[in-house]
Amino acid sequence: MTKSDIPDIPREDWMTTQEYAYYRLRNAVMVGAFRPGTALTIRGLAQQLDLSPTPIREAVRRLSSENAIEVLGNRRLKIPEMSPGRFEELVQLRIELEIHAAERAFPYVSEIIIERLRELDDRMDGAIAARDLDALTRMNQEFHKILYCLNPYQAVMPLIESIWLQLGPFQRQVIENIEKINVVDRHKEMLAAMRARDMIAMCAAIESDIRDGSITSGRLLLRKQKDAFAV
Amino acid sequence: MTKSDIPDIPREDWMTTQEYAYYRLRNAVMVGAFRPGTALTIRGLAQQLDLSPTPIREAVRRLSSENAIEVLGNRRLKIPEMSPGRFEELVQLRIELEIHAAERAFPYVSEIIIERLRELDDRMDGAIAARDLDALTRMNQEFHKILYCLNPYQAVMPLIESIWLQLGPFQRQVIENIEKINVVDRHKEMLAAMRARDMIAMCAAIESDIRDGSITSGRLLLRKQKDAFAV
DNA sequence: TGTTTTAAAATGATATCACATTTGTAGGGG
DNA sequence: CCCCTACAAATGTGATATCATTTTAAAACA
Repeated sequence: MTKSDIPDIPREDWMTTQEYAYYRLRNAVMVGAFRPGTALTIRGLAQQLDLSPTPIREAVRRLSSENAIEVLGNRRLKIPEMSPGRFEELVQLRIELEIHAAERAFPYVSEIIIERLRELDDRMDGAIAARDLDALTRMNQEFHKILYCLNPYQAVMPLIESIWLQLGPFQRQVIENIEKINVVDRHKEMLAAMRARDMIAMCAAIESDIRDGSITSGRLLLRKQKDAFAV
Repeated sequence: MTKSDIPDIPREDWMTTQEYAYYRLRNAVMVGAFRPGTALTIRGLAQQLDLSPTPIREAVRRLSSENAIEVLGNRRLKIPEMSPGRFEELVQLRIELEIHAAERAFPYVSEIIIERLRELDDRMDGAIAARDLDALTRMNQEFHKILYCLNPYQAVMPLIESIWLQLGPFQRQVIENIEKINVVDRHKEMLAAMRARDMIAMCAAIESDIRDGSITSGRLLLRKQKDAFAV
């Protein structure tokens, strides 16, 4: 077992205890603080977060409804395992949903937004240099989220975040096993396409972004794990 | 206020109280037992279901994470309102997600499955004759679900069900305002396409099924409500 | 009559406790 | 050495009580 600590997040004053627990656990899953297959207990989490079990229970239930945490038949909790079939399905869904979201957001893209995204992308370069994977993951997701949420009639973002949650624990392993991070190039492609008002190119860049970050390296890791298991 | 009673569902012995509350409330939302905009209270639901507030709270939290129930800033709960923009977005998502699911399920379609679906479709004819809208809604969803869940690597079904939950309260109003129900024809088209091993035709029938049941009548109702409000 | 103030009721949030189930472990038997 | 049983610890579940906040209603005032 490597790092098992749950990353802290700022607790805004409007948050109830349950919401704080929810967002903190959610962030932990997103950035891959829990390895796939990790067993969780309500009391254990309550102790780690220094809260009573009640709000933890509610937070965990929410995450289980978003398929971020699996509830087993004996009512124990665990982070779902990843399999090649599930991985392919999740990545394919990510692509379809994010392209859908991007198409619907495209008419709302403005110069101001492009500039905001460019600044965020610059900060991501800093996170890469510092090898701060948590911050990189968060900023990468924020980058996509800012774009998708431009569309005011929003129903797809929660679905995308559910997929992100399910990919998070595995994605972390993928990132840790990869030396070169090439997400940012695709982000710059996206920005260039936005400036050129070229929706097709923007969506193509998004698809490449997701594929590059997931498929190739993910498939490799799954194959490696399988081989290791076979030996 | 018309019917506000929460439809009963059988409580399986493996269910915890929280799960029973969750499935019962979820079913109520799905079949449109709550009108859009309905205010809910934890204690009120607890009283209606004859349970203590704790499991109700957990069930409600799960449903809020699935966007079936809205949590307002003052922590009160309500069934989300429907707007033309949100409606179009939800229906478009339904189409994309269900076509995705159907494509991935298609290789697993067998004669036995087709026969099972045909039987279910026959029972839906009975529900239409009896004008049992709750049963019709449930069976219609089960029809689609059986198909989509043929694919063992399943990640899309929870997303589809989240969309169903969000359309449920409004869809009920649509159905109530429609005299002729033509869902079943499309189901028979789907079955015919499956027998002919024609995936394209099957997906086309699904898209028509969703569009027929939603877009036309839904748009009409929203326009009617808007006009009524304007007057 | 309409608006503001104030008190009471209702509601949400959460800690705690009691109970049932499950897990882990030590001891005994094969 | 392996498997089964028994007991203890840990865990999930759900009811209840308490507190803070919000809503509702009434009363007071302009």
